[in-house]
Amino acid sequence: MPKNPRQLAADAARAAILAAYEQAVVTGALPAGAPGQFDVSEPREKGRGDLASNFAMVWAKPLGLPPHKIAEAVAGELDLSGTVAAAEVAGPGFVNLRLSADWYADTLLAIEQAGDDYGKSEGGRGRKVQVEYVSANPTGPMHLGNARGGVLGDTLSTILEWTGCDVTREFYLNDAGNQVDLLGRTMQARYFELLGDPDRYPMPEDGYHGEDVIENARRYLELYGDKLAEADEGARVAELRDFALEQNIARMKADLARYRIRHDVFFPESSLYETGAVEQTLDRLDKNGALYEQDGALWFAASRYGVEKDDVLRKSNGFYTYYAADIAYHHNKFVTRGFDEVIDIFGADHHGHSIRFKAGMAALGIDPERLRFVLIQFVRLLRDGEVVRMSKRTGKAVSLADLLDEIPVDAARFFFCSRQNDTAMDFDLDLAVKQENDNPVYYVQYAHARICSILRNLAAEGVTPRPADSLDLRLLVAEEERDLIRHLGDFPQQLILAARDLDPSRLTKYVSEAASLFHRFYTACHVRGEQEALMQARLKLCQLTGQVLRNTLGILKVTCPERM
RNA sequence: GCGCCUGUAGCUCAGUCGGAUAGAGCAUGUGCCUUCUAAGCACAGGGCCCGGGGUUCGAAUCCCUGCAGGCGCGCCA
Repeated sequence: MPKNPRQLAADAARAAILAAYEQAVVTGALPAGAPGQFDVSEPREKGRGDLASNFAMVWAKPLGLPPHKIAEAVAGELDLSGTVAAAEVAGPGFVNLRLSADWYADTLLAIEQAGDDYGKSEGGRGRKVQVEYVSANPTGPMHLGNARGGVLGDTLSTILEWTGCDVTREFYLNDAGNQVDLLGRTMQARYFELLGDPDRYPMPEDGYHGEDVIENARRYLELYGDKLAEADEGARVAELRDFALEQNIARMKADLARYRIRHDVFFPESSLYETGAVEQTLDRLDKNGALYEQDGALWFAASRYGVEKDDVLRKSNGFYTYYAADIAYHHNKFVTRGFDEVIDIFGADHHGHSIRFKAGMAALGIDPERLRFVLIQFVRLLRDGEVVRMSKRTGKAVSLADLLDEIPVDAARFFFCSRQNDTAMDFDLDLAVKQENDNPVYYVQYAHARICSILRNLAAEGVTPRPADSLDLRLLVAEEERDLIRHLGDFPQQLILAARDLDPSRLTKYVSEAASLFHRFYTACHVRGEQEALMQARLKLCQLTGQVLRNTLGILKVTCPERM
């Protein structure tokens, strides 16, 4: 199992503190009875040691002694021959600890040993997780919210894999229902428009006004001509609809690929009807007494499961609502396919769904806690200081493909992962081009390119990195070196936290900080020209920093240039 | 009206589930290339953490309450 240096340090510090306390009890310096609960964390500010603990303040009350006295007594008994090398009492009663040279050396050894796998952990082993993201309606081009959700879901899936989970990445394809029928009728209107007969089937009331529908109709005419002009309307609409869907889905897949967003499964909504899954799920709900009929419609008594209002599952015209299909879909996820946990990534405008879906699961006897949601706020697009509305209906939407024509994929992915999910984003297109040069992603990539450059230059002089265990890594004592190593040692823990919080933005923050610490090290410490032993140790630090940058950017699917 | 989210430097945002003198990037100002990439580094200025109560050794963080903004509340999806 790969090592987690940060965790090792914290555990060692905790054990040392507890042992020192036991000793202080034996000598009579402190009374027995201190609780085992206290923090060991990295001090917020530099210069206060490598780790800090608040145990003295936590114990002050139960032991009936001032924090300072407890801290002094414990610090005096600390074993400083292991992972902890120094301790001092500070502030209101914090004890600041310094890690030993061995810990720093061991951390680098652990990174080298794990290599491309450094950062992986096993806490999620055996957990079957499904992540659903994008799931855009195939009725038109995707918008920027889809791009954000897609990048987020894709990255989150990778993060979960790194913590050991068995992850399935899924796209729910809404290829049934009203929206899709409307697409077919819009296609029909455009079809006749292009044939020079616009009045025969005028644009439906809520039809799709986007250029893309006209494009699809034109494409159909080019391929198959006017053969549908005299066909039965039902058949015509169906054929045009299916053609448009096929075109749109192909384009969505191509756009997603450009963003390096990957899915394992495209799950068609229509299959839920074809296999009878919707009816079966409704039967199950009925058996559980969660349904009732009123005004000719079939209702789900959601209010019994914590939702304010009940919802219709089957309309009085006999058709199912989207909600019925969605409950069936989630039943399929949990029961038919046996996922332990399901994560849905939705736009914040769908947050009503999260409560309703959970109610549906509860009514089916599935623990709602197994269903988690990541709600992402809209990406607001600004051009010339004005908000550009993103609506498929208006036809003025800026699609995610358009964005890539202006912003490189690396920058877009990094940007979408750089904010917490539940904060709204403004994407200023005028600034975006300008931002290209001071975008944080270039800062990180530059650090990587610098490292490659050092390795290249020294290799040209015949100096190549040697295995870490053959080097004296204890020579790395400069503050810049140790800050960097400590941060490298924190990587596995950051991944665990990112997985826990479903928050990829931890990684963009982490890697930016790593780059910053490297740049500082680079400025303060030379590699080339130093004495052999120190040069080799620093070269190793450079190489392993590059390793961690590659691992992190690899998860984010951002490229690591060797030259810039 | 009800529900969810947000309010921290001029701007964009962090703040490790309650800790020490509230941080970073951009922007502004000043320094640093005669040895590894200046797409970099260092220093400086800049704050009523939206307002008001409460909880405790200790609050940007937790609770209550106002205010402001975003989103949602269809037999649409």
